[in-house]
Amino acid sequence: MGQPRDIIHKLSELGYRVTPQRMMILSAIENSDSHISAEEIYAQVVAKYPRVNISTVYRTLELLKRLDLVTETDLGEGRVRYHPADRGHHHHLVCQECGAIIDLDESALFSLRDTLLREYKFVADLRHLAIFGRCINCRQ
Amino acid sequence: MGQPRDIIHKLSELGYRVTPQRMMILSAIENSDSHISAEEIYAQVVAKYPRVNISTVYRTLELLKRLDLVTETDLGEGRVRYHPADRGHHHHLVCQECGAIIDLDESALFSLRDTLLREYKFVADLRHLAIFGRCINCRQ
DNA sequence: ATTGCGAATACAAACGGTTGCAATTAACTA
DNA sequence: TAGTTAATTGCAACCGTTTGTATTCGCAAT
Repeated sequence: MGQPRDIIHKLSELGYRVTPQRMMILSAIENSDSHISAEEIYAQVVAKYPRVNISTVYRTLELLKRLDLVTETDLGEGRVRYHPADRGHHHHLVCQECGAIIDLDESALFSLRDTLLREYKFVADLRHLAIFGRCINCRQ
Repeated sequence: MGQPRDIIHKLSELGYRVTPQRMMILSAIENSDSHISAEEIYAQVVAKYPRVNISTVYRTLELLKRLDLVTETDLGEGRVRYHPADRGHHHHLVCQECGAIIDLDESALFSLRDTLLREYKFVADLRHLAIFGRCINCRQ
């Protein structure tokens, strides 16, 4: 995602407005050192700018997703998490027994992606996949 | 999922109660010829038994999932869909452009499952996967 | 048939997230 | 610098789903 500075530049370049809300949401995601939820972003932003609304957070996240600046991951917690897209695409193995989350390099899905392309002519978007199951500690 | 009769038997065998709500929810899923949503199940049940509540539908679906009698699929419509588990495990390729849904045989994911097991000792539960992307008609 | 008990229910409120719309405002023009 | 206008926002209502809780009810024992 680079520096917030770059992103702000990119936004206005593409004709999007640079609003204080967007800047604060951007820096909340940037400053998070792991995956952050919309609610957490909102809490951080509202502390400095109380009039902001949660729907603005969701709409901004929607925009940033569309521009490939953030990646969304559903880890099955009943809430989705976000992180800067340039921190690398990785996937998650989520243990349904103990809740452990194991990072999975995106290369693990390269052959699946190729198969889908070859056999189904389908361009799979595998940037934010969570696979559920049982980890080594939870199966006997 | 077999006959509703069998399932009802299985439920009471396992110590679960056989209630009219559960029977009606079961037959709604059974009679659907494709994937059915909780809302659609509810609509069908409420027509014959107006006092039933939507939360009962969700809790029953939760139970049936746990007992491996129904499978849940999230096709990204903002609502989850259900179908009898014994109708076969297949996956879906969902086109984010035109909304097309392409069925994908579960065998397409066998090699991924093996890789995860071998390299991560992770038993992946790949029964209800939706993969998003672009179909052949929507990419140039 | 009646009782007792715990499982299942209806109901209401809450959850995370989305949407329609009127008011605000960033960024262009003059 | 002020004026214009379409993008963006706040707000409120809504969506599908989940959860807490008091009440109901299936079912085994009497």
